[in-house]
Amino acid sequence: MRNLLANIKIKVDEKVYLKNPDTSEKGRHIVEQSILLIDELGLESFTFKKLAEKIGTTEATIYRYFESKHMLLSYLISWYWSWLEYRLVFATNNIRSAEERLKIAIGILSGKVELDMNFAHVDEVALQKIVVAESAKVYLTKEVDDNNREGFFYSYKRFCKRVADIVREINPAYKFPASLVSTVAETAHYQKFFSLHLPSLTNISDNKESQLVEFLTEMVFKTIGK
Amino acid sequence: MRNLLANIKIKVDEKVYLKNPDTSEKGRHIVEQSILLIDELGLESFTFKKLAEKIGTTEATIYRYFESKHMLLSYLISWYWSWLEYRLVFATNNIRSAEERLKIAIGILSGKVELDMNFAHVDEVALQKIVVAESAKVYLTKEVDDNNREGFFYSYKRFCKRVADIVREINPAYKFPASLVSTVAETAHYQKFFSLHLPSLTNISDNKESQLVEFLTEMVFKTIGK
DNA sequence: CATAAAGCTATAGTATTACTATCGTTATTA
DNA sequence: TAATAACGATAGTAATACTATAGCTTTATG
Repeated sequence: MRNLLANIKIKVDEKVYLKNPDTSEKGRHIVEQSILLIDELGLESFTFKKLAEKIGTTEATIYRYFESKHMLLSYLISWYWSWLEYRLVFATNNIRSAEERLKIAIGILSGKVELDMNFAHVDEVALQKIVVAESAKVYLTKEVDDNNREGFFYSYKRFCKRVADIVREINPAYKFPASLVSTVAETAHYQKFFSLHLPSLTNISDNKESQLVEFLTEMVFKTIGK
Repeated sequence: MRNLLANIKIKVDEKVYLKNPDTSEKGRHIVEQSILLIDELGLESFTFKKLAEKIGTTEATIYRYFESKHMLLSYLISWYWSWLEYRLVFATNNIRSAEERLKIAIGILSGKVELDMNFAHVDEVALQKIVVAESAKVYLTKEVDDNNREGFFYSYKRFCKRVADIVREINPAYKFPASLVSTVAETAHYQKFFSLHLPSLTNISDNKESQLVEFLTEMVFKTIGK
């Protein structure tokens, strides 16, 4: 698997970077270290200056790849969703049963990170923590409509559409497939967050991913009536 | 109703302000205008300086009420959840059927703002838009555990507990009442947001609140098995 | 192999933000 | 009337999120 994936690149939409970081050593280094630093400091305390120091370069260099901290975060999150999509396609390939495919999708959304499916310069576990804690900030801004037009949310929307299509396959009469899928995606994130930080808002214990899968699977299948 | 409410104050936990803005004209003015300005500019572009200019005072005065912009936002959101709780208690009073009470709770969470239940210095419609677009930022920070200990999320947790208790009443065997309720609360917000800004992620049309209620009601009742 | 172009480093500078501090004036209350 | 709380005016600071520019390397191309 590792060998196979070594030749695969996760494609991220052009609008979320100025210069593709995947085309140079420096660029990959920026991505790699930004994931670790955002995870460590949180988005608010993370700055390009600190990142530049960490990787032994200057702010100017980073600005050549990403227009702003917001754009860098968008890049990371787009990368994440493209990666999930790739894993979804891979994991559901040749599986006939739509129910089974939906279960796989829920598992992936709930955050089972398989260690054999990783990329050299990306710490997927840290990246997932960033997605859980920071991704809402990418769209909860006054610039959301501009960013949407520019394609910042393409990967996320594509992933959701794929899963919604499975829901439609199972029950074509169900009226809210897109809403249900985006609900599962968002819920997976903040239920994880709540289990760590606001436990009274959830029944999922810290690190009990199976409970999250059970909660979501039950909710989805009962809702679509299967 | 208006007369009755004129004598009722929404109580907000002490830790989310330095000086209770509800005890002075200036304080109420700060709250009133901050709601309008955050709604207009978004949290990122909102500053105490701009707010001070708008209400004809100085930053120093605002800092006497709220330690920071983050604390002011926490105050507004706490106020919102206390207000929702008040409305929930009022609307479900004397209703025997737990199913009926749960439906009312979903309606309130979905954002039916009743105009006869308002408070002079609070524009509840603008406040709800703030809650939809900004409330996740209150807890998605590295300081969440400290803030939680200080009681920043009391109102939200209390509201959710109340609704979760209704779920337990309907089906004591259901394993995830707290998760389901926080899911409904969060879902109500971003499905609204998606319908306005990322419509491909939802099946709810802009301004069709009834669709949101239908989506959530169906999901909840099928999930808890009623 | 020369040369241009691309990419990177280093440095400097700016407007704004999110505060903190101080002090004199005004309003309230005892 | 005296005390005290609240407010306004002004000043200042460290950090942030950039922008600009100039010179130096590395890489690609002819």
